[in-house]
Amino acid sequence: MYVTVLLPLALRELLSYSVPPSLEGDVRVGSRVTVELGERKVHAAVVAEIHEGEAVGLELRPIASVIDPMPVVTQRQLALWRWLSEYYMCTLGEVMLHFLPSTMKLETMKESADDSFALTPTTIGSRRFKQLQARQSAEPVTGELPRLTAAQQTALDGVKSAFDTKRPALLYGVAGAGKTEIYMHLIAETILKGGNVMLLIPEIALSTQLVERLSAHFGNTMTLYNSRNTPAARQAVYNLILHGESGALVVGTRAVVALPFERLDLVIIDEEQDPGYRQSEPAPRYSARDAAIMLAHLHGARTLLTTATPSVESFYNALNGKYALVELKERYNGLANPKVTIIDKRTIASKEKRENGYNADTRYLSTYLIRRMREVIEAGEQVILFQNRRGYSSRIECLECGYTPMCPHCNVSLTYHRVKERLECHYCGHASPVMRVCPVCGSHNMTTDGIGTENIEEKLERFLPDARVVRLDADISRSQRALKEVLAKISSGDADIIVGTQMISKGFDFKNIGLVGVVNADNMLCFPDFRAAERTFQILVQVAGRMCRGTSRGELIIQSSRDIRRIVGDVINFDYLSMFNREIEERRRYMYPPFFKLIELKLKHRDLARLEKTAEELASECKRLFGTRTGDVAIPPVDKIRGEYLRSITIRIERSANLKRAKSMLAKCISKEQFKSVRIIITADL
DNA sequence: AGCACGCCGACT
DNA sequence: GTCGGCGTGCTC
Repeated sequence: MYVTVLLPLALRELLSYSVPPSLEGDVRVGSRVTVELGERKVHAAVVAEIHEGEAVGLELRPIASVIDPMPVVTQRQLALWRWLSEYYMCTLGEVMLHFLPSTMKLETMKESADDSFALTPTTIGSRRFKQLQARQSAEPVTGELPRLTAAQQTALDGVKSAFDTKRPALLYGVAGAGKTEIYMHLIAETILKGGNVMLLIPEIALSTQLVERLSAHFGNTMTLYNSRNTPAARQAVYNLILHGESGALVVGTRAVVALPFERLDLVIIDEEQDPGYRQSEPAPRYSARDAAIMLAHLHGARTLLTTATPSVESFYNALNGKYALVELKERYNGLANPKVTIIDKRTIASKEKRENGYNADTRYLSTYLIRRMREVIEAGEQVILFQNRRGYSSRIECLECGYTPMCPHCNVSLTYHRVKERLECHYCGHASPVMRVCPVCGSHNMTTDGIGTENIEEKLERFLPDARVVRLDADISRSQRALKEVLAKISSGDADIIVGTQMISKGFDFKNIGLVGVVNADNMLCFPDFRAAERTFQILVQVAGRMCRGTSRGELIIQSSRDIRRIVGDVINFDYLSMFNREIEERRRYMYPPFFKLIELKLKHRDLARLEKTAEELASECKRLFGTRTGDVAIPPVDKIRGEYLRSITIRIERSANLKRAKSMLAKCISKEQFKSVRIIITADL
């Protein structure tokens, strides 16, 4: 007997090991075994296949021991892993490495291997496991479910009849329409029948309100799974799902799709459009939303995707009948959409120059925005100022000679952080001190250009000295304590203005927002990505949604120095269909999803000449295989990161083509000898 | 992914 | 004369 096994390494193929007769009875598909690899390494490998008889033509090493008498990886998990590795063009080992709790992976030197054999899934995290298990079996869901409004009841019925047709349902409901209550009804129903539920959320820190409400109701049966869990806690959840019988609700971020579910009856994907579901680095470069849909498919589970602003792809699927569209339009307490005002900073700047004399600061905060902020704060309400860039300024610049300090490892200018008083690279983390004197021409005229959240905070001190300002961005939320402090200030009314990045557009339940100001809509719209317009619409609608839960109507002020009326016009009317119709035509015309699958090949090397030569060779090889579907070698906006130069080639595969075949042809092409010397990173579905 | 083997520059 | 740089290739 011999087995093929999965190793947590980026190996192209599965490896085979013989099974000593004494272990033959213990080996199962999905069990872990210990195997030696190379000189001194011992690994925990997962058995993928069992073969009777002898392997032909190859002298196999034997497996050293069997760790699990019962499988710890299920057939369906293996199926999902295989799909992930094939669809996203990475190795099975990379999938396993990423998804298996680290406590279940074993990589030790031979000398200490004996101790490591003791690492069975029930010894690690076993206290947590017992706690979870005790909690789960304590009592089933009791507890009164929230009453549904007529609109919610209609939507729930719509979702259920979609499920009857075996299609995923796309629940499209405006912010504040009350999707959570619908989740609760579906979850309770599933759990009571003994089925298991998976709820996928974009990010745990930003979904606190949803998680708290669900946990208040389903406390006994609910389990959280996310990347902030300790390895032992992850292991405990893994075991609970593996050995759990039924009636469990698992709420988690991306990696939750890799758990060993059985009887998975309902999969809910919250905020399906959220870009956080895409993992771009490291491999597997996958979409957790799409993986969850595939997982549901493998289980025959009912699938619900929800959103206030559907992704273009999902809405397209809903229109062509692949998904069933269920709309939940009515706002909870019948609130109207906010008023929207667009400030064109080009005309404002010249007007203010005439009237008030030139004021560098009104380039960033217009007098209208400042006046409205003052009024709203005086009326006892709060203001959100949205700026999609953290730090103080995007860069510093010498006014005399134009010198701008760049990152020595990346081709980007350094971002000025005033709080830390240093220059930072947002790509590689490089930090250097701030210079007062230009190192090129010796001038003392160093100035800042472009603004971030820190800078706005400072400008507000000048314009609205009495306002209490808090900042909410990645720099703040890195510390759990600082984040809590800020959120407490907001909810207790000890903050008048919240300055934040797109982080504020999610999850947080602000109660008293009367005004949302978008400091600069340009950089979102001009972001070099085919989803930029869609993303801008989503973010603007979401930030506007932060003030739809209070009592007043509210106002959204959008500042820009470009013609953004096309996009913003849709936001003014909160007109998703108009945005969708325009986008879908552009996608069709310029060959983007959902009409074409994009495969991006990113090439990396520190020798530019070598990189360019190889990139050209690869592009012409791809052109030979795929014809005009292959784009030219492109120079990315940031073309050097951490000392390595970058080039990219995009291949567009039309919907009607055989995608699987294209991918296997491409994989074969890339593995050719001539492309070995540069690193090629494949993103198989952008 | 590691980790070995294997050929070219600045040091005891 | 050696230590060590990372380029290349292999792991059942």
